[in-house]
Amino acid sequence: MRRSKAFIPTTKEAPSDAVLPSHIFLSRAGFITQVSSGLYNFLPLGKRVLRNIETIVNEAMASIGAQEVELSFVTPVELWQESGRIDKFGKELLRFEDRKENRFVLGPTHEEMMVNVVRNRVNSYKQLPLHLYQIKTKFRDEARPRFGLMRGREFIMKDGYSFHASAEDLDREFTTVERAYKHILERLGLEFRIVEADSGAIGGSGSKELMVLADSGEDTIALCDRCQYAANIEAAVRGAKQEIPEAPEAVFNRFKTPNVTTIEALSHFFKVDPFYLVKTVAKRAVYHEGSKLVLFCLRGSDTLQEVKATNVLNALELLDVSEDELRESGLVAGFMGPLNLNTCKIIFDKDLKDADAMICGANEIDYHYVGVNFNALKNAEFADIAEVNEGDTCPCCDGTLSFTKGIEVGHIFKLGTSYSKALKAEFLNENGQSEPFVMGTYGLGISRLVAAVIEQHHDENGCIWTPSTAPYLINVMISNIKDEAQMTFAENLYEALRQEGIEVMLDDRKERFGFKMKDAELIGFPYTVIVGKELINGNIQLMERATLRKETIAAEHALKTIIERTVT
RNA sequence: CGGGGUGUAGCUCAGUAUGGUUAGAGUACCUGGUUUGGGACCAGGGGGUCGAAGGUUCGAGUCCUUUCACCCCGACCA
Repeated sequence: MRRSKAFIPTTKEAPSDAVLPSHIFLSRAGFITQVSSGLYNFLPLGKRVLRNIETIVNEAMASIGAQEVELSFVTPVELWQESGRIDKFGKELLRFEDRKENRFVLGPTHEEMMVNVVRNRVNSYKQLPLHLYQIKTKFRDEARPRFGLMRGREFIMKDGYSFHASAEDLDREFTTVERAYKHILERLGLEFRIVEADSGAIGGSGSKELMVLADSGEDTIALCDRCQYAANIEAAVRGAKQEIPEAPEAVFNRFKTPNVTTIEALSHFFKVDPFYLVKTVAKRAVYHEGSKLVLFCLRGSDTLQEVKATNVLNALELLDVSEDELRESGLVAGFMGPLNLNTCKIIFDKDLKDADAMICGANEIDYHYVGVNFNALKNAEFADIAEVNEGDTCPCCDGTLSFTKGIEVGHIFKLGTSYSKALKAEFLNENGQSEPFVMGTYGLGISRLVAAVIEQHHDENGCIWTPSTAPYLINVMISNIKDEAQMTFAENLYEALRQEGIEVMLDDRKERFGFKMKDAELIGFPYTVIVGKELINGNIQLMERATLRKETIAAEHALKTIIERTVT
């Protein structure tokens, strides 16, 4: 492509609302333009990057025998009613009617549609397993789209769905897909981790997320420094604490604690490690049928992990509770505790089982109990509701957990039979009996990957594309187009590289050296060949974008040397 | 959905407090000239219903009312 004819509207200044490097540079370098909140156009360069990623994904899917389809973007609302997800998705579903007043939603994901395609067409265990996927625009009317391509309302996702006759076969496919996804991210040149993820209230026997490591990531992941354990903080668990602080004196007593309402203040007041304090958190658990107040008790050194807590209750969500609401339930903010209370449900963190010498609120202004243990409590419910802390012990070995930030670019999920049951999608097994399909679902955010590559690969000058994602591998830059020798040499080199099947851009614009270099760095071609004043001495230069290093190479061996340096 | 902010040229923004020349700058774009190794310079030029609607006024980018959009923090996010 000739730069003089290419539609690449680069700008010196970023849109004022762009915050993340990927948003700033993809906008400035002319890859994308914003249409509306969470809606973006892909311009030629952006489209080429998308295509590169899609090609890699398609190859990986083909290698594991998944077949590509393309399902309708517009989906009948009935399917969503049938699966029950119309409520779960709520306002994220963009709903509308056609001229005949039939109701539709724009597909936010395609489990329902895919089950609908397969049911009644696949009837026998002999036709299983089956793995179908597509790469397609999705629409979710996010409450707050942000960060450019990172969290759009309209986005491009690769979504795959597998159908099996048994859970064992699903396990096999799940592992196969995990390996294929790993291969995809490696080819894209990304540093990532595959982590244990929250499986949510949807059930199923497990899910994993693919996290591209980047400081701007919205997810926190816990990593072990010894073994391979890695988990989203929503799902992370930990081993037993190794160094237990010294316990306070443990005689049960009611103690006056005037105005001492926080863990920090209590710790100071009693000169006791927060490990021996009970943190009591009140939440309103919301269900389809209504809501109720729930108290969560944890060690003062821990915090409530709301996703875990929601799952324990099988609730839709947890809401904060106002002090007025607490008072109505006989609770006193700052002095809440699990003893002598029968107005609401209480969940204890599992670490409080057998805990002794604890201090907790007395449900009475200015009083706490000391020397408490909960073994005597009848019907006390224990569950894992605490968020792991940095420095906690790994659940798999003696290692220590540390945190890092990640961008969730993929989520693979063992669905089991929840959808096939809801949508009555069944096959006949070897004994001629009907069974629901055992399903898996595998998502990969294609447009989010575009942003993730830049989040991980950029500098203050702009994008640094990895070779497999770059819109063009090589940029041949003519320093001065009025110099005929430069012009002729560059034209010939451009043609020769094209003949070699290399994606190459020829910067033949009537601009000065500095302007074209800045532009090339902003766009982020992995390599720029500089045809300039050195040509008179028989030399040209090859600049590597990642390092900005320039290597002088002999013009007469230009093609051969460039191919050696750039094509791996 | 709660809290805050912003809408003026393709882009980044002045101007609005205290209403009053023909609404500005930089950048980008067009023409001509000079320049050619790190976002050059000179001269000329095109480009605006000042987010929208209504109101107050002799006069509104500026004041009032309504409304829409976008952004940020939070809630939410299979």
